Parts: sequence; C-alpha cells; structure tokens
Amino acid sequence: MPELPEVEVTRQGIAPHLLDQVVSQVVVREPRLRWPVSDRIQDLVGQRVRSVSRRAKYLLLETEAGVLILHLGMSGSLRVLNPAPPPGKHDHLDLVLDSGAVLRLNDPRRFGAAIWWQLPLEAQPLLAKLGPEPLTLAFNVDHLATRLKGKKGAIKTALMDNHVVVGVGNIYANEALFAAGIHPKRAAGNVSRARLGKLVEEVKRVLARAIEQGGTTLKDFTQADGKPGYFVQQLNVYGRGGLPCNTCGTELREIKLGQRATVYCPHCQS
DNA sequence: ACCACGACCTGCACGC
DNA sequence: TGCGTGCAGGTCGTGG
Repeated sequence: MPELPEVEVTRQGIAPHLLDQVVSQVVVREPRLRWPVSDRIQDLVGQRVRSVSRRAKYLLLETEAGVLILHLGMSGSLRVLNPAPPPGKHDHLDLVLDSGAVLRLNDPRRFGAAIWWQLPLEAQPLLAKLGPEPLTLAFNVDHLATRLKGKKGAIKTALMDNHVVVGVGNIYANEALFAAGIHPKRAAGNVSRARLGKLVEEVKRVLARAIEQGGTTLKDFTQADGKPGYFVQQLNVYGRGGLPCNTCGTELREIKLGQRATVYCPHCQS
C-alpha cells in the first residue's frame, strides 16, 4: 500500500477536483472490500464535498450528510478521470461528480475500504485510537519515549504500530531507522532518548521528502493523474537486501521481523 | 496488557 | 508452457 506519503499525494491530487463538487452518482461494482460497502453509500448522491482530508492512511471526504472514509489497503489507488473510460478490472467504485469528472477506486487485492459514516468522526472505531500524525508537533521525542518505555518488542514493529504513530509503513520504517542509525531489532524501550529524537526527526524528514517526490511507486501506486511516484529512487535500504550500503558499502542484510521484510546495514545501524 | 500470528485477496516472479 | 510456492506498500482479530 500506499503508506502515508502516497495517501497524502493522492489527497492533494484529488482534492481540487472534488472540493465543492456535488456527487451525482455513486457506482459500486464490487462491494466486497475489506468490509462490505454499505448500500447507504448512496446517501452521498446530491451531497456537496466540503473537504478532502486525511487521518493516518484514511482519506476523508466530508459532506453535510456524512463522511466517506476511504482506505487504499495494500494495492489501492484513486484516480480522477474526465472523461472516464469504461471501467477495467478491479475498478470497484466510482463517484461521479456534477463536473463530469469521476473519482475511481481501483484495488486488486481488495484490502481497501469505503465506509460511509454519518456520526461524529470521533466515534468511528477505526479512527478513535490512532496515534499522532507524524508530521505534526504532537509526534515528538516526549511522546515517543513515553509510548516506548519498557517495551521489549523491536523498535521497527513499534514504529509501525498505529497506536504509537500513524502512517509509517514498512518502506518508511526501514528507511527512517537506517537514517537514524538504529538497528530495527533493538528493543523499543532500550533506545536512548537522544536516538529517539533523531528517529523522530528522520521519520518526519523521510515522509516529507517522499511526499515532495510524489510517493514511492513499486507497482500499483499511481498519483491521481496516473503518474507514478519517484521516491523509489531515493530508497537506501528497502528492497536493497544484499546490495552495498549507500553510506559505507557494507552488504545490506535482510531479515523477517513481524512477518515483514526488514533491511538494514549491519555497520551503520546499531 | 502485551505479543505473535493468521486472515483477508490478487498478481507476479521464480524455480522446476 | 504450465504449475506450485512465496512474496508484496496494511491492519484487524484471535489466542496464548
């Protein structure tokens, strides 16, 4: 999936096409996403999109009648099409707008979600217990130190835990730990405060730079206009197991950690 | 309260 | 060419 940068790039791409537009039609071709898409989603018809925002990896399309919550799962992407060609394989959902543009969700693996929510957002269980946004001041060394205190699990696993901080998936967890010089298997509660500070800084830096580059495209991800992201060219460790470290030349090591591919430099990271 | 792991899906690369 | 295996950007729910 899209991690936070890819979702944010998507948000920025679709927002201008959606803002203040009225939804004229909602076409659900395949309701079997992570959770079944409710028929109530048709309540969107006639609603004006008031804002297009993001919380963690969720996109939020707010209208007067409710909020459409979209998640891209591992393989989802959103495109704005005008005119829209006939739907292809895995084009599960269209929002047709008064402008004639179509917001189309494509998601081969169907781990994504489209949830129509008509109560206060704070009451939405998926959003209720999320940690802070990584690119805000709320994600800082104090927060991280408090959350990780006494934790014996690996720092990388903790960094990918949405209760600790949101939006950091496997690619950027690997990259941020490399940039901070921290071994991914180190016990989370055993990282010094100084190094946690460095980690906070590097998480912010790597995410911000990835957003600037249009995200990381491995295969499925495209921006709203169909272009890939270019951050893949700046990855230092992810997908580079066995290759030489860009900093010191040591062969990068690849292991499994919490069932996820984990790559690090045994010389630069401790 | 924590942690490890299975589950949900499709597509693709790889080895035989 | 075909088939089986393992792997992929997420995260929820379970059982220990």
